Amino acid sequence: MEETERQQLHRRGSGVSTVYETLRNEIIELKLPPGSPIDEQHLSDRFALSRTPIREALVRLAAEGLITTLTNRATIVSNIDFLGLPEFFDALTLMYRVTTRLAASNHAEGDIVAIRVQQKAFEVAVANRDVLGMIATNRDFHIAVAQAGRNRYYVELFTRLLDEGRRILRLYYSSFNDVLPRQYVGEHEEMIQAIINRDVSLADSLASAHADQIVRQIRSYITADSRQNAGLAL
Amino acid sequence: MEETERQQLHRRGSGVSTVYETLRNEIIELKLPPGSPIDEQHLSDRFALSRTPIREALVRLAAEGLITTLTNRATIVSNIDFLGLPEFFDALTLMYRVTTRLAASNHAEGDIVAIRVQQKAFEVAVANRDVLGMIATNRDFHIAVAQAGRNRYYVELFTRLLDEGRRILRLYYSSFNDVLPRQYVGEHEEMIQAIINRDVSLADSLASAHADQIVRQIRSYITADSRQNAGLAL
DNA sequence: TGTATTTTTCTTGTCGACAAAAAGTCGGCA
DNA sequence: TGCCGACTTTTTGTCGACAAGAAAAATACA
Repeated sequence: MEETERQQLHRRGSGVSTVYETLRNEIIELKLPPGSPIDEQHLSDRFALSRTPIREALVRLAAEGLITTLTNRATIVSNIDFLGLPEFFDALTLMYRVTTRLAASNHAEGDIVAIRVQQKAFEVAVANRDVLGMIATNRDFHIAVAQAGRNRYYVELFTRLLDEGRRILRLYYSSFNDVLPRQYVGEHEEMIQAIINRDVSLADSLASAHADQIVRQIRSYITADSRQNAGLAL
Repeated sequence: MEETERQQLHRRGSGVSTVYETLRNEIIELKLPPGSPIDEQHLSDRFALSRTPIREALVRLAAEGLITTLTNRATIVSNIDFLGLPEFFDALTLMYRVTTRLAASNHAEGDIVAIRVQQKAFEVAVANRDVLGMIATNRDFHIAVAQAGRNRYYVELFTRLLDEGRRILRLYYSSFNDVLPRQYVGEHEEMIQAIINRDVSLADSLASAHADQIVRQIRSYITADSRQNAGLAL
C-alpha cells in the first residue's frame, strides 16, 4: 500500500535516458564545467534511482567522449582539448561542406520545411541578441541540413562536432556577448536557396565560407587579448 | 579458503573490456551473425561474470551501433543495412581520401614505420591467399595511415566504417575466395610513397582510386549473380 | 476446430549490499 | 620537524536477488 507512489515515478527503462539527456545537456551548457567530478552516489540521490541505471548513462556519455573515467578512481567531465582545436576545425569544416552538398543533391520536400523551422528559431535568437540561443539554434539548423543529406554517418559525426563547438563557445560567451554575427542569418538564407535549387557546388562554397566564418569567430574569441595591463610601464 | 581461485580470474575492471572486445570481434567476424540474439544470462555464464559488467559492455556496443536493443524484449546483433550502402560508400570514400591527404601533410618519421609494418602484414595475407586476413590487414593499414594524419575524429569514424566493411565482406568471402585483388599491394605502395613525399594531391587521387576499387569490389560481390540455373530452358 | 483470454515462463531493468582499490588521515619514528 | 607506514574513509566495480514487461503456452469458449 505504502510503496505505490514510487512505482510510477519512472516508467521502466525511461530513467537511464533521462539521466543521459540531462547530464549531456548540463555538460554541453557548461553547467557542469570540464573537470567536474561525477559522483555516482550523488546522482543516485538526485534522480531517485539506484546506481545501476546511473552507471549505464555514464557509460554512454563516456562512449561519446563527454566524460572521462579514471579507472577505480573518479570520473570527471572531459576537458576541452585546446591543443586539438586544429583537428576540430578541420573536421568541422569538412562536415559543414559535405552535409550541405548532400542536402543540395538528396533533399526531399519535407526537409526544406524542417530546415526553415530551425532557421526561424535562429532568427529569433539573433533578434533577441541571445548568444546562447544562437549557438544552440545554429546547431539545430545545420543538423536539419545534415539530415536532409541522408547520410547517418555524417549526421552523427557532425552532431558531436557541433555540440563540442557549443561547449567551446560557452566558455567565451559572457565576455563577448555584444559581438553578434548577424550576417549568419543571410548566409543561412543563401544556403537554403542553393539547397532548394540543388546547386551542389554553390552549396559547397557557401558552406565552406560559413565554416570559415565560424572558425574565425571561435579563434577570435579564444585568442582575444583581454589583458588590461598590457601597456603598463615596468 | 575455498573461494580463493575465483578472485584472481579477472583483475577488477578488466572483465568488461574483455567482454566488449571479444563480442566486438565476434560480431565483426560474423561469428555472431546479424540478428543473433544476445542473452545476458548466457554471456554471464560464459565469462564467469555477473550480469552487471556484461550489461556495461553491451551498452558500449550499442553506442557503436553494433548491437540493437529492443527495450524490455531482446537485444540482437545489428543487421547490415543494405539499403544504406550508398551512404556507407560515400562516407568510406571520403574518409579514405581525407585521411590519406592528412597523412601526407602531417605524418612524422615514426608513422611511416608503423604504416610499413601493416603493409608487410597485408603482403603476407595476399601471398597466402588469405582473404579474411587481407580484409583485416587492409583495415589496419588504413587505420595506421589515418593515425599518421593526426585527426582523432576521422580516425574514429574511419575505424567504424572499415569494421562495418569487414562485416559486409565476410558475408561474401566464402563464395569468392579465389578473386584476389592483388593490385592492392601496389596501390598501397604508391600511397606510401606519396605520403613520404608529402604530395597531398597525389595521395588524394590515389586514395580516391583505391576507394573506388574497393567499393567496386564490394558491389561486385553483392550483385554477383550466383544462380546456377540461370540459363536453364523452361 | 479456431479464437480470445488467462497463466506461465523467460528476459530484461532495477535494486541494495558487499568487495576492492585508491586517496586521505593519523600516529610513530628518526 | 619532516617523512614513512598502517589505518580509515570514500568511491568505484561486482554480485545475487527481485520486479516488470513481453512472448509463449495453456485454457476456456464459441
